Amino acid sequence: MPELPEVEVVRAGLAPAVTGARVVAAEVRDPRALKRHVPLGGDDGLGGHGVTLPAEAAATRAADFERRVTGLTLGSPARRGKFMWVPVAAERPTAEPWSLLAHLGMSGQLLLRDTTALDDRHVRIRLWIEHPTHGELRLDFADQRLFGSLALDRLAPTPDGAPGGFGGDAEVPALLPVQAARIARDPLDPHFDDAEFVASARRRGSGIKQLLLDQSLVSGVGNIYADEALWRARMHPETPGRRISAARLTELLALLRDVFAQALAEGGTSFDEQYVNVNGQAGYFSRYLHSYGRTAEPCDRCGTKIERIPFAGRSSHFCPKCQRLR
DNA sequence: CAAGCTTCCTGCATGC
DNA sequence: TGCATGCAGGAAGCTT
Repeated sequence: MPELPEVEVVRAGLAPAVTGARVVAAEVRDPRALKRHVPLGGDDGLGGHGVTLPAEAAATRAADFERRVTGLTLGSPARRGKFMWVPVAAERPTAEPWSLLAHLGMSGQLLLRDTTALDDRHVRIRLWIEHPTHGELRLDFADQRLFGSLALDRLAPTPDGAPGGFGGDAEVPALLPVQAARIARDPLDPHFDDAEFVASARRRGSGIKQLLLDQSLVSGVGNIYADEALWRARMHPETPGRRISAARLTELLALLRDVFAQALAEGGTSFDEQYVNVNGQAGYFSRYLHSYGRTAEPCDRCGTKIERIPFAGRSSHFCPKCQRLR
């Protein structure tokens, strides 16, 4: 399940291969992988997410994407939370800036393959790219469960004038894909505002787990890293935000950064083989999980059995002794 | 504005 | 064996 560390591994893996490359051809095999793509000439009236596409609209969307992505020259990939995008070179200096946007959902993969490689499973969209030094490559978007998607999306200026997101060594302009406008900065972003997160969280009555998953407060956190950060902070997932001190929330952010950094160093978490890097390889952080997916196993701190409680149609995992609700 | 629910989707595990 | 059911997840877009 790609969360911030997994998306960052993919972004970094993509960078050397796509920066400066030109898209020479495109094939949309399944238009459902274009959920976030809005065809030019206005909205097709169908919105994106949560709408089953009638066949005609799906075909229009696929054709529009294939036509417009072909010939584009790609820039340096950037990321904010779980959203990732590659700016595309403008045809005219005055033209509006656009990007190729990717969200991996929960099973999306971006795979760099040799042009002669056999198909991976669930390839939904294929781009053939030509790089000045690496030659011709395939960039395949594979996605079993179709919660992810690619799109061409306009870039808009960031309200704070700071870079749109993280781009490794490359400088990221102060632009953000329109679809990521409501996504907060992530904790690894130097422009993330700890005080603003703390203040927002303390205004809310929802449980801290819920708040960590709210991408408008802090981005990049999913079910795995929310549970892991809360385990480290010894915080019960249902503790209301407004009952947590500013100091404890600041501490939680620091621990979240620690978990992210360690996961990144291990190449991410490949919990059920859904996540792989651009070469199809799994990450190793699942070995170091303390709470997520460890129901009934002993807590690494105190030996008490980890509990699983239902939460918003999924699960929270925590140690009932270390993480008390008071 | 906040909070809760539903929707999109497939593959695997479980139960009868 | 074969079928039905449940579950996993992110984020948008509803309603309350």
